[in-house]
Amino acid sequence: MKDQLKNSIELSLKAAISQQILPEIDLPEIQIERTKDKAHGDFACNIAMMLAKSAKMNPRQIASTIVDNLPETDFITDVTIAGPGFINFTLSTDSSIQVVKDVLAKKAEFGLSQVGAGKSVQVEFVSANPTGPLHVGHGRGAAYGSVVSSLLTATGFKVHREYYVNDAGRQMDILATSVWLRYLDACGENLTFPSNGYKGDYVLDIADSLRTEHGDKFLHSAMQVFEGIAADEPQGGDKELHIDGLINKAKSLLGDANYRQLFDSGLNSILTDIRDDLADFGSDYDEWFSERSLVESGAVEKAIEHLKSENVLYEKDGAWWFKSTDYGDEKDRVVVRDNGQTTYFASDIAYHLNKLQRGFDEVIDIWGSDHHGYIPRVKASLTAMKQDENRLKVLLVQFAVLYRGKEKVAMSTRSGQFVTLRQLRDEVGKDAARFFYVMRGADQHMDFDLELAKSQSNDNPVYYVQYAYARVCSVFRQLAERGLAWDEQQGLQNLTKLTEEHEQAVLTMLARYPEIVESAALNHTPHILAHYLTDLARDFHTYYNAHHFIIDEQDLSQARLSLIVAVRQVIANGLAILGVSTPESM
RNA sequence: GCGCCUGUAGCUCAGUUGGAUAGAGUGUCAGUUUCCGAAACUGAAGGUCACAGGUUCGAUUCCUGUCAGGCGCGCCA
Repeated sequence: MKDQLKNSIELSLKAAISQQILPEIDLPEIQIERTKDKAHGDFACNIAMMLAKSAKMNPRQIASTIVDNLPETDFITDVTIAGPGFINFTLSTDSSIQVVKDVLAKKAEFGLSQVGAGKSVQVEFVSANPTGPLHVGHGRGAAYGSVVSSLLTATGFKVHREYYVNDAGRQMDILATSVWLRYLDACGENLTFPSNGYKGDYVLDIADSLRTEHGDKFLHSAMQVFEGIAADEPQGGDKELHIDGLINKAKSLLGDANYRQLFDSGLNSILTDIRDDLADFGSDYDEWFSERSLVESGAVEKAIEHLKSENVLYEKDGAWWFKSTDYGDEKDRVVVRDNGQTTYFASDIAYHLNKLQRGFDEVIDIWGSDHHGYIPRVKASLTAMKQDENRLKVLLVQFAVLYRGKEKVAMSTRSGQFVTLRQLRDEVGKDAARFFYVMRGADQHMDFDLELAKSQSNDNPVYYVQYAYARVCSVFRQLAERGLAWDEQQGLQNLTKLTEEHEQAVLTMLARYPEIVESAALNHTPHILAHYLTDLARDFHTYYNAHHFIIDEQDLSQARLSLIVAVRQVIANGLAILGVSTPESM
């Protein structure tokens, strides 16, 4: 519809110019927008005001010229000039009822578009370290990432959803060592757990099952384990040195094979938990990409060689540095430490190179906003390796600050004090949690009050939308009880009878859906879809309260039933993208 | 100190990429069921769009500065 209007205006302008009513000027992109106020018609165009300067004419005069030269169409009933020079269009009822026919014909396909057809995009999201269960902070990224992916799919992109598993590196060694120490404790060894270890209950569970499965296989005396280990922080020492000492001791006492087995038992246990958790939350993946596989395949080493060959690495203080300052970063970054170990950054360079080499047209990373300082160095590394950094887009998700009533909930994975995503789902449900997360713009700081989410979950907007869906279902149950049926053909033939103000409002709202999906997808803004659905539900509820659908006058009744079927369909389509269910009764 | 994000109704947030009289939810107050589900609807009240300049036909939106909050500035991940 917008395109048709745009086309008409363009024709009009060209006609006016060729008749020399308007001077020869460059035409800017013509903008058509939906009006906020019904009094201004359905669509408005501001082109006259945009041209005022270059044409050196009064905008209202330009507008009237445009209106005079507008080609004849059958979808517009009224064109007016208003305010400083807006051109307002009012659609004919014939064109406004068309949307019902479209929705009923296309069903679940209604609202899909092809703007992304032929383009592939990879979306990486959550990618939390497998050192513990997901907490509510990860939930926002999980909801956001999966909805962005669904939106892109809905607009024709070929989407690849991926989770990057940080199964290499020091944090994982700390986890393995934590599991080992809990295991030793369970075996009866008397020891003090390191202050820097992972203290969550899930570590105890892993240790227990390890003991049930393997008995004393990994047992060493506490005295042997702690011999020669630097003091921990509470004892006046350094907690990092302490834990590193314990990691090395674990590796040397257990040997490669046993250490790897212990390491993997912790990794697999937690990773399985994360996979199940995300699946239950409705965030699905096409691939779980292992960092360790990059290290073991030599990809990390190769990426470093690549950078060396580009002459952007140098050696200083025994470490290898990447000259990221040459590409706008604040400081140079270490890729190989003086102890020979590669850094997390080195893996990430290899990973992002790998992503681009897999041939995606676009690669999207969804990160917590605390990682924003990391963007310049990753992009720098890609540029240094002669890749197009613009193929990588990083979307940041702000933190959700958790409250219990008025009190802020302090969270730390290490200390084991956090509210898990699973607990959140148990408390408020998957649907409410997803909708709540996605209702706000990702770059918006968000307050998540658990008390409110729990105690007043009926006030959650998700129920408002779902209720609209259930209400339509209920109308049809009522229809059947009265021995009546919906006649789609009769309904479609009588759509012109939908002349009530509330009906026009619903029709207009339905027609907006495809624009909303496209805009939400291209701008990566799921929240506008969530807001749209509550708006649509509101228009429906208002309509429901004002008029009856099951009435004696058959033609009108069937037309109304057709309209609310269309509403139900669009709500279903929208909620499907959000990953929220559509209960037929609630 | 430097960088990124944010500042809109009592509270939580929208605001169609610069448009017309700044909007919802929630909370407060006042109403609506012999009628398809009241998890709904109607109405009232509530605003110096943090503050000060600038850009232009027009600014909540773009630019600069100030103030306030969040995050980041490791040979951690």
